Amino acid sequence: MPNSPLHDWDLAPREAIALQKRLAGQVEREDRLDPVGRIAGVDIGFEQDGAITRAAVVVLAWPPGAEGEFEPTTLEIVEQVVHREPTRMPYVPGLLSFREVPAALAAFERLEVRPELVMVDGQGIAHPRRIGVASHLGLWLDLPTIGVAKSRLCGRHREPGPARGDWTPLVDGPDDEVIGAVLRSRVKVKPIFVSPGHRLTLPTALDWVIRCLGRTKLPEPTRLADRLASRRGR
DNA sequence: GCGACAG
DNA sequence: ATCTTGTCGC
Repeated sequence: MPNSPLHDWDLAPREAIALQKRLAGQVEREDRLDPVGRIAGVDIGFEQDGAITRAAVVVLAWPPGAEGEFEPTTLEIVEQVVHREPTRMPYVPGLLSFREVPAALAAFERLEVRPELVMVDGQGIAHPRRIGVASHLGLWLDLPTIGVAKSRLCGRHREPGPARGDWTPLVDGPDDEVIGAVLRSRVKVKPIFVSPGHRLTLPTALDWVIRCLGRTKLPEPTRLADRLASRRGR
């Protein structure tokens, strides 16, 4: 226990926040990605009243076999991993990464292939201290990451247009800093919140999310990881 | 003091 | 996040 390699994740809120402030300065907001051949989706689910954490990672091949507008129908699954472990931290708004990243890292360690891009279920820099779970994970994996959340954590925004692909900027702070985008990924459905995680800009993040949209609200990477982590998927 | 609050 | 039946629509 005292020698657990992930011991440094078990922090009191006080220390966790201090760590986030230090790490936030290491999050890269410029594009720095290698040619994309594989895209991974990550999500965490729970079992037994939250006692067990399930981390799921799904790796898809890019480009898809038959790419159509908003329909990458042939995004082939290259590999998928599910890792289970005891839950170590409770959910605290703003400190989600300390609860989910350890399990996600363990799942990645079991992966045989390495993706060039990762989509995470949660916020990237659209976070009070600009380091949401997607940014934190990207920092640890040293990979470009994108935050794809189903709801807002912080920031202000106007309602995006009704058409698929319409989006409005998510801004925060007294200076209206742009921290993400509110994207209408499907007609007549609540928009999703896209934000850069690590090593890429908002335009690039939006571009990839839109390119990975199928007929559902969530882009294929996180949609498939969602299924796996939630137990549903086959 | 009063809301808001990823998963 | 998770607990859950039916129901509307392509």
